Amino acid sequence: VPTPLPDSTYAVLGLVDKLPRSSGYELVAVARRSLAHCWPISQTLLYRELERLDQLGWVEATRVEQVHAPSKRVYQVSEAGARALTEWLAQAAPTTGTFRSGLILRFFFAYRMDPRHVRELLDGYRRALHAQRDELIALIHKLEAMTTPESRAGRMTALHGLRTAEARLLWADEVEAADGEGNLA
Amino acid sequence: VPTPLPDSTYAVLGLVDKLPRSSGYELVAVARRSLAHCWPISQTLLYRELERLDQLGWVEATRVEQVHAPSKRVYQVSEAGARALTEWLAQAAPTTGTFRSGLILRFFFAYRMDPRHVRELLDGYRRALHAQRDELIALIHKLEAMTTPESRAGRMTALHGLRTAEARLLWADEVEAADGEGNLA
DNA sequence: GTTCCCATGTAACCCGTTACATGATTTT
DNA sequence: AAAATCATGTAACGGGTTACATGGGAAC
Repeated sequence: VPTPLPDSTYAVLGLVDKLPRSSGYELVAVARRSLAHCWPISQTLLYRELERLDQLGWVEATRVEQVHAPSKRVYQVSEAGARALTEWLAQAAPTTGTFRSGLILRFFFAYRMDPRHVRELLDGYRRALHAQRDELIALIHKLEAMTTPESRAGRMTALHGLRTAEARLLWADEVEAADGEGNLA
Repeated sequence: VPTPLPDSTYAVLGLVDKLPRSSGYELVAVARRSLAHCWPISQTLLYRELERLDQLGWVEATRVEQVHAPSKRVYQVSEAGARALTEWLAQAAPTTGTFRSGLILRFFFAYRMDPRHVRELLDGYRRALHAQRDELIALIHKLEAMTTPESRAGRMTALHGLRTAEARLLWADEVEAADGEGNLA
């Protein structure tokens, strides 16, 4: 049996499906904005997957010349690509995701840290969560304006990220409250 | 400058610090139980990092013979290791973690799926979150019994995972409610 | 006239994963 | 007799990352 393709391949395939006739550059921007919260993809990887999709015949590339910008290549899924996408979506999905946070990892060893530094970590985390939350709220509002099924699906996943960020902000408060009672330091 | 070591190295170093005179096998179990929620480490990787720590002189290994089980090697951090750990902890931590969920990724393309399958995905997710939540609750209860600073730090990170799982369970309800109103299908 | 936006890549690395191997002892 | 626990590894792979290169047009 051939080794199955990584999910990132299908992620990009799906992106092309959602935003036909987009360039790699545009897809990178969209991925950063809307997909990064459940499946981050770096610029390099996205371009690599686009090439793979092209070689698989799952997308078709078209060169587009531009006047006040460099020429670009835009993509759209082929029939074979559409089949591959729906087939992949029909399969059972892994229920377990992976989460890696260098910050929480360090928190795990907080007992070896200067209490002031613990506060700093917590503050930094809170700031990052705030920014993330604001981004997601803006995204959700933007998606609420549209009423297509595509935008609704995107809104639900964005909401997943938002609820997560909100819960973690509350967690930060919780920890700081416990800290205030002297239960941490 | 030498390339900095990956955080996983310090994660294992910290584990050895937290649980001195443990074998690799025991550390794997602990990592699965308590560290996996913020920094998953596979068995192979943990053993590899233990060897690296040994070569760095950051831990010292001791052979321990056993009667009713194979002999094992137990580890404890050296002075150099302790220095490295505190130094690492004193540095600024990255505020951004990475989250990858194949399930939520597929959800992003829900508009291309059979609505029944969407429900199945959601149910599977809910079950997985339930299991995770129960595990974390049990872990937190166990850690609450102890009152050491180490256990408190562990409890806070476990709480982080718990709050996250709870929020996502609520999200699943939210999505299903929207679905019931015909806003998704 | 420097800096930002468009647009697409190359090169190299290595972390982390999965699958498998081994073998003694203890429990079912 | 089979399965689970203890205990430590090897082998191979590739996915994802960071850093860097390039170059024209537009904006300030």
